[in-house]
Amino acid sequence: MTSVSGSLAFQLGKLGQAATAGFADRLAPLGLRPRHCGVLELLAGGGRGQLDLARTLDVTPSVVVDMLDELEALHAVRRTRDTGDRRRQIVELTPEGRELRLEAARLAHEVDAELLGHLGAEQLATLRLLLGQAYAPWRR
Amino acid sequence: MTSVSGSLAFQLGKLGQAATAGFADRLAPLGLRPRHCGVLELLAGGGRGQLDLARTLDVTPSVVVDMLDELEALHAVRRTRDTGDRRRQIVELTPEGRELRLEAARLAHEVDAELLGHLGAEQLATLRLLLGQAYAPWRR
DNA sequence: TATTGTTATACTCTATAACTATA
DNA sequence: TATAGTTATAGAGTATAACAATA
Repeated sequence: MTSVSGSLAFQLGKLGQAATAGFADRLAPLGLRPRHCGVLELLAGGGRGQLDLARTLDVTPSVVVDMLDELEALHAVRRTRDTGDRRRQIVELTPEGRELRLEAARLAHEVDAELLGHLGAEQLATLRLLLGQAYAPWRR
Repeated sequence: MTSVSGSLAFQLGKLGQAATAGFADRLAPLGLRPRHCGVLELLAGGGRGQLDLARTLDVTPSVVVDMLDELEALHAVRRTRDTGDRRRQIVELTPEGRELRLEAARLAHEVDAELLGHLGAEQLATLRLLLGQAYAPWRR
């Protein structure tokens, strides 16, 4: 194959973009964007400080501030000052936040169905396996 | 699966982003970005007008102007006024442009190797097949 | 002095709209 | 009037750097 568009990297890029766009469209009515979902998932595992979130998500701290401002406006998270170290804010999911996270997961699987629904169960299983293997080195 | 990160849409989004980023890193020394590659590939099929390019690539005309300015600075394309309709510019690949396109294709396949090289030939063939099927509805 | 979180600012990428020159 | 291309401008989204509070 001597063309860029014939490469898997290019095709994965395109498909990934389509997947993200489809997901973003469905999230929009909830007031969420895809990037918020990483925060919701992390916080489902328990409260965290903001810098901890920034490092784990590999985004700059100011982006975390921005995302949390938005999630707080949706009453999805709560910031509470750490009494032990008053510089830290402990960020936690509210019941509404847990609900939003589940709804987002439902929408993500709707996109799966739209994007890949025509594939057979066997093919889907193969894709999931291959993606898991390919994705692993980038997961950090 | 009740998590966003468990969806194929989310994983495809992440992997696609990684693929595009890896490709962009390799293109950078050439003065190219991934978006330029679509132009180079289209023009490899023959000269076109700019609005035609914009419609086919599904980007706004001003973006085409910008990309062509950059490609022209690299001596990869040439704009020639259409003598029949003096409003139109016919955009064509130069020999340098053809060379750049081949080099970009080589780099794209380097990313394939880095991203997916640990997969077996059989698995790669399966992924290519599945991607082709999944990608088709979005190809327009 | 170092760290947590915040704000102000700049940069990249893309889209919209106004403009020119031709038709 | 409509079309091809251009320019100017504005909007997302993200990153950098300076800052206030606390350690």
